[in-house]
Amino acid sequence: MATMHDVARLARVSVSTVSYVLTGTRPISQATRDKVLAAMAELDYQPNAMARGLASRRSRIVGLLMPMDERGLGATETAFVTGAAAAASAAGYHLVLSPVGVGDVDDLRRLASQRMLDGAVLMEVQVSDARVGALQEAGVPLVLIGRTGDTSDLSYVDIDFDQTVREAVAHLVGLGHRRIVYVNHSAATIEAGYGPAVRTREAFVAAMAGHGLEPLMIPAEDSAAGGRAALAAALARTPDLTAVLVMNESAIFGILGELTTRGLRVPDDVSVVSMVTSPQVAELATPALTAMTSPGSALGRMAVEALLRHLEGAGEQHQQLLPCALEIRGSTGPASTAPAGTDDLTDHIPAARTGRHRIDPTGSGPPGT
Amino acid sequence: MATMHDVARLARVSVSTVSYVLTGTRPISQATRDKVLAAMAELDYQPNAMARGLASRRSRIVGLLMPMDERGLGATETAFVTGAAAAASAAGYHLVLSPVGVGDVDDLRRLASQRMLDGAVLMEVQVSDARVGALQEAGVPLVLIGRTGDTSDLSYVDIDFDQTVREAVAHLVGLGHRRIVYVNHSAATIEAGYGPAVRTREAFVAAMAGHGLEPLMIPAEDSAAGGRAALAAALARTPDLTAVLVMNESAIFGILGELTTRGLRVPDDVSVVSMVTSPQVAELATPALTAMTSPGSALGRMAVEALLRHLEGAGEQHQQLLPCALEIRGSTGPASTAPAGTDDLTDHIPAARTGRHRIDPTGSGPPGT
DNA sequence: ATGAAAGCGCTAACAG
DNA sequence: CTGTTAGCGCTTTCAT
Repeated sequence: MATMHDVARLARVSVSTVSYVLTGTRPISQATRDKVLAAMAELDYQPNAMARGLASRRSRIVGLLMPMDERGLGATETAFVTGAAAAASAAGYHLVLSPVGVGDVDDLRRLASQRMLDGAVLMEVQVSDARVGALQEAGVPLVLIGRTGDTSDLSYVDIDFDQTVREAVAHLVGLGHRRIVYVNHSAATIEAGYGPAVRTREAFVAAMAGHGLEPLMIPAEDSAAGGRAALAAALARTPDLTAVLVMNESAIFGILGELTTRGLRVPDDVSVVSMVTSPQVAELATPALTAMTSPGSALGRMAVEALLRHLEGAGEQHQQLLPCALEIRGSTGPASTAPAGTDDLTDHIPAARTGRHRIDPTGSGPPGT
Repeated sequence: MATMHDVARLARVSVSTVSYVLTGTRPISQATRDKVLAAMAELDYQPNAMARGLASRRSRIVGLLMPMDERGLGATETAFVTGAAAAASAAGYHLVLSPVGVGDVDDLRRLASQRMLDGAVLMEVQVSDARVGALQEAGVPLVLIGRTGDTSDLSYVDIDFDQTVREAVAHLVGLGHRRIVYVNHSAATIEAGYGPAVRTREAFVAAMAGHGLEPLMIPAEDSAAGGRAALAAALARTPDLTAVLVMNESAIFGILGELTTRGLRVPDDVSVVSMVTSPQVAELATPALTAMTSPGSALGRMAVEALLRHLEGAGEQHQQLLPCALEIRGSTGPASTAPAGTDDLTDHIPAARTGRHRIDPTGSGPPGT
C-alpha cells in the first residue's frame, strides 16, 4: 500500500505538497499538481483514513444512532437509514450504524468520547431524550430525525404532521365523509409523549374543527390484533363512521382484516387512509391503500446533509418539516352514508353492517384526550 | 479530553503501561493496574479511536456492504442489518453501512484501500459477483450473506434453502396436499442466477420427487400484480391445485388478493405457505400466513461474528446454512379436494371455483425449467 | 509556491 | 513487571 511519502518521492516534491494538493488548502502550481496527481495514479494511492483522521481530528465518519429493539425497523425507519447512507456516501463520508437506545446513555457517552464520529444523526427521538444532552455535552454536532419537546438550539428534520393530517382530512371531507375516526398509536405510547402520536392527535382535532366536525379518535396497540380491537371499538362507539384515518402502521392490516370480517367493503362502505406509510406497504393491501407517504429517505438524506453542512463550518441551525404526500389509491372513495346526525342512515347500511357488535371498547381510553 | 499521557502522569506510570492495561497484551501487576484504572476513571478517559487505529493498524470497524437501489430494503434484508449492527456493537466494533452495488467495484476498491475497514460483510451476493474478488485482492477479510457460485475459500452464511423447501413441502403433504404449485421469482431473476431463486427451484423439484409428486412451478414478477398474474396462470394450468408455496415476498399479497377475487378461501380452498418471510409481514395478511420465517437477524449476527473471529486470528473458513423456521399460522389447512388425478374432483370444488379462466399464462416460461 | 519538521494519540518493539 | 522510544501516515504550522 503506497503512502504519501512514496507519492512525494516519485513526484519529487515534499510530503506536505502532496498533502496540499489533496486537501486543496493552499495554492499549488499547475505543474506540480500534475506531477503529484500522476504519481498518485501510478501508485494507485489512497490516503489512509486513520492517519488522516488522527492528524486532522476529523474522521469523516458520521453516526446514525437509533434504538434497535426486538421488532426491527419499520419501512419508514429503514428509509431513513438508506437515505442517510446514500447521502453520506455521496459526500465522501462514512456512516456508522450504532444501536443506541434511550436507556444507553452511558454507551453513547463512551461512543462520543472515542472521537470517532464527526457528528451524529439521532433517530427515534423522544420528547424528552437524554441522548441529546449527552451528545451535546460531548460536543458532537447533532441533527435529529424527529423532535424533542424543547427544540431551541437544536437542528432537526421531521415530518410535518400538521400539514399531513390536514391534507388527509381534507381528502376525506372532499369525498363527503363526516364521521371520520382517527386510529392512533397505543394510549401508553401517547402518554409517553411519542412525538408523532401526540402531534397527529392535536393536528387531527384542529383539522376536524376546521371543517366543523367532531374529532373521533381511538388508540390501537402496535399490532394487527390491536388494529382489529381498535376498529371494533370504533364501530361500537361510532356505528355510522364512514372513514378511518390510521396512524398506526402495525395496526393497519388488522383494521382491514376486521373490516373484511364484518363484511364491510373498502372503499364502498368504509374509506381508509393510512398515514406515514411507505408505498411498498400501501401496495400490499387489496385494494392498495390511499396513503400519506412518508418522505422517509428524503428525511434521512436531509438530516445527513444538514449535519455535513454543520461540519463544514456553516453552523446554521437547521429546522425543517416535510409533509407526507397524499397518494390516492384504491382504499378511499365517496362516503357511502348520509352525514352523521341524520336518521335515514339505515337505508344506506349494507346488510352485513347490521351485525356490528355494540360492546364497549376495552383497554382504550376515551377519545379526544 | 484526556489522553493516555494524562492518565500515565496521574497514575505515575509510563504511557506504555497504560496502553498495556488497556490492550492486555502483557502482564501487569494488580497494584499498577488498579492505579491506572483509577486514573482513567478519574479523568473519564476514553482512548482515541483514530490514534489507536493508526498505531495498531486495526480500526475496529467492519463494513456492511450492500446495494441500495430504489425499492429499499425488504424486511429480511433489514433484519440482516440490525443483526449485524447488534453483533458488532456487542463486540466493541463499529459497523459502517456502505451502499456498494454490484457495479460499483471501483468505489469498493477505493473504500478498501482507505484501510478504514478491518473486514466486511457483503450482502445481496450474486452468483458471479465482482465485489468479492475486489475485496479479496485488497486483502479485506470477508464474509458473505448469501453465496457466490464458487464458494471455495470463501466464508459465508446463508439460508438452507434445501431444508427450508423440504420442510414446507412436508408440511403441505402432511395436510394431504398433492397438487402444490411453487411460485418463484421472475424468469429473468432466475436466469440471472439469483441464488435463492435457483436453489429453491431445485430443492422444490427434489422435495416433490421425494413424495412422488409432480413439481408444478411458475415464476412471478416481484410485485403484487406479478403475484396476481402468476396465480391466474397457475390456476389456468393446474385448476385442481390445492396449495401454493410462495418464494416471492413481493408477490404474496397479490396472490392472496387474486385468490380472494376469485372467491377462493384461504385455507379452506387453497393453502398458502410463504417462504423466507419475516413474522411481521406474515402477520399482515388475513388470515396470518403460515410461513418459513427467515433467520434474518441471526444471519446478520453470525456473519459478523464469523468475521470478527477471522480478525481475531482464528482464520478458519466459515460456511454455514440456516433453515427458515416453519411457523404455522392460519393460511394452511387440510387439502380440500381429492388427490389430483381422480375424477370425483368436481364434487369438492366450491361454487366460485368454477369461474376460473383457462387462458394461457403470459410472460412466464414453462414450469420446471 | 514549496519544504522541513513538529506533532495528532496510540501501539509495540526494544531495553532493562 | 515496567519504562523508553520509534514509528503509524497524515496535517499543519513555521520557514523560505
